[in-house]
Amino acid sequence: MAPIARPTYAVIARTANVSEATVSRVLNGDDSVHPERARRVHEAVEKLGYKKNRVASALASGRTGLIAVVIDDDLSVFSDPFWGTVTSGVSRVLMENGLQTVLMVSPVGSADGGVAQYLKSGEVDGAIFFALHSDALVTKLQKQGLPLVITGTPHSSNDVAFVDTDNFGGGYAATRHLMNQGAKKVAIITGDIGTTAAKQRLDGYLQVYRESGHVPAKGLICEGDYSFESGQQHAKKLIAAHPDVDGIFASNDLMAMGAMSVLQDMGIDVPGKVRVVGFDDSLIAQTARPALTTIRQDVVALGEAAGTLMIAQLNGQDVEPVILPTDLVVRASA
Amino acid sequence: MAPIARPTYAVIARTANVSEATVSRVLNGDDSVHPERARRVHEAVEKLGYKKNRVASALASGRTGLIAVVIDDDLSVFSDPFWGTVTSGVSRVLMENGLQTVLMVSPVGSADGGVAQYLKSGEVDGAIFFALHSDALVTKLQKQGLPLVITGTPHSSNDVAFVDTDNFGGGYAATRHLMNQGAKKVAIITGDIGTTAAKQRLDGYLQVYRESGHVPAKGLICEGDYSFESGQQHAKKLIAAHPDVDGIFASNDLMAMGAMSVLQDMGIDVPGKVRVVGFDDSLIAQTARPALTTIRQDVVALGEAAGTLMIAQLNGQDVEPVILPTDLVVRASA
DNA sequence: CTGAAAGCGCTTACAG
DNA sequence: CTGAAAGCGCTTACAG
Repeated sequence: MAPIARPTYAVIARTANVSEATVSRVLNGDDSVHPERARRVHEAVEKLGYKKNRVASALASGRTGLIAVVIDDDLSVFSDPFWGTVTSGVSRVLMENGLQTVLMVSPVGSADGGVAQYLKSGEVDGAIFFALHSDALVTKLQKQGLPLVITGTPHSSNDVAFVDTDNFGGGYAATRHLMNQGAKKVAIITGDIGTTAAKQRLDGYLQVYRESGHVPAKGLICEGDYSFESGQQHAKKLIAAHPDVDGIFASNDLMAMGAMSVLQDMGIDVPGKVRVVGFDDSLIAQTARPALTTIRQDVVALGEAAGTLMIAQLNGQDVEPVILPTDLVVRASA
Repeated sequence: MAPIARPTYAVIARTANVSEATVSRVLNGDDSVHPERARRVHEAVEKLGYKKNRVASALASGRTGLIAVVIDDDLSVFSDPFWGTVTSGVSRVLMENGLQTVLMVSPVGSADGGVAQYLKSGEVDGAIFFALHSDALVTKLQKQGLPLVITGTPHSSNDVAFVDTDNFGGGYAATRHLMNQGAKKVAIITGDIGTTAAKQRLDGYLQVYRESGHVPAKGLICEGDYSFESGQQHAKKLIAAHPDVDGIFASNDLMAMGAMSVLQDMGIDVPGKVRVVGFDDSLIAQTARPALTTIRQDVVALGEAAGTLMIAQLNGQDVEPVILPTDLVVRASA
């Protein structure tokens, strides 16, 4: 267990015959150092296999090089590849800029829980939030001057940087496509309505109805929770209450799959009798039979945008929210 | 941007009228401090909203409270929810023990790349590796005394701690099930054969053949790479070369889905004509039609086991490799 | 362009 | 049970 003793500035300075201050300057890219002395430092570093101690560096400089990615939820969130993909996009951008990603998967709960403690303890230079259920912690951290980025639209309108998919546009496009295909009675199974994304997708759906001069019949708007099971349950209820439903827009692919499985088990043809559109364009949309028509969002780009906004803030730049466009991907189900 | 100045030990010590050493003892749970003085410290901490500076603590103590999770691959790894789920298991166990997860998604490549530099820079107390393509870096880090855990069986037999699924047993059970169902000519589509998991699943398949006194016909063993597309390609080739194949064991669900989609498109009944078994029991196995018979591995448990092995090592305990059992989940496809 | 020195905020033998 | 003091390994005004 005894770690091998590693060299420090003192050793490098002695070997290169310069002061520690000069070592520090060279290693931090200060180009005011005389080239010859810089060369000697680099030589010593090379020869001794020196690695800077980032903890000491962090304490002295006040910068840790660590960015927290906080997923405000429990483990279940990762069974959906969505957040994993976003995280990988974030992580890639941060690493390119010499920053590391600290992953925290935990219900954020209050503004004083374990996550909050950690973020306030000075160990990270910034924090990126996913699936935020409340803005309380964000507001608090913002006051402390911690650079923040939210993935998804914030609930309140404090001016925090955020990135999001055009959920309204996606919901609109999905519903419009169903109607264009000839569906007259289109239902929606929403996601967890506590999330702004679910609300915005619903708004897109309602907008299409509004433009068509109609109002969705009672019972056509079903509050799901993004799970396969909730897709199944609501599809069953829908068919029972509205046997003439001919279009279903589910706010994610998983619920769409749940709905399709129920329809198929009941012998109802998709898309012949009922057309189904999902949201996300995840893997299951491609592998489904019939393949699922869905709204694609660029999840990696979402993560990269979040990382980029963080970098910009660390560089003291002003940042604007980023909203990424969606694409309708037409397959067999609608 | 100006962060609010936070109180330090000096302030707490003054407020509680004790020394900084005593503050440190109280905050680190040293119970040798007189209860009354400890109470005063806690009071001061509470009153001033004190948060320990973890960076300073790390420099002085040599422990950072950070564990690296290194995924030796590119972004694509996260489109498979597998690693996201493992990571969440790891992260939960670590957080319960006051440790944070630093996520690094990057091809590890050499023993001297960016990831290697970081791991050697003293910023983490240990490292957990996923999907390791080579043991070079592990060997190097082991020499430096960094606590390590590998998820998956290591390639060489240095005695590093690892956790893995019983891939051999799973491959055996899948193939045995196909034969028990009456399949005579069973093919396998393996995963990336550079991974030990893929090799072990293949070994399980071969063992069943061995016990049956037969040898798989030439062309029944197809080298896939875990992707949907490779499942499709190999299924096509298989049917062309062996029209009488009646069982396919794919080394993950995704390839099984690829194979099934090809069979269905060719009008070949699953499971009537060809039975198909996958591996993982991921979401798509449940949502597939016909639902996919597969080998379940407990992915969250795998992550938790990795986290637990890390904690044990940090506590100076000796650790043994952990192999988790698999379950055959019989659904409609076989 | 360069170095001496103070300092970042904790931890930990050591002596009592 | 407690405190004074040294130290962790860097960074950064400051003075030259």
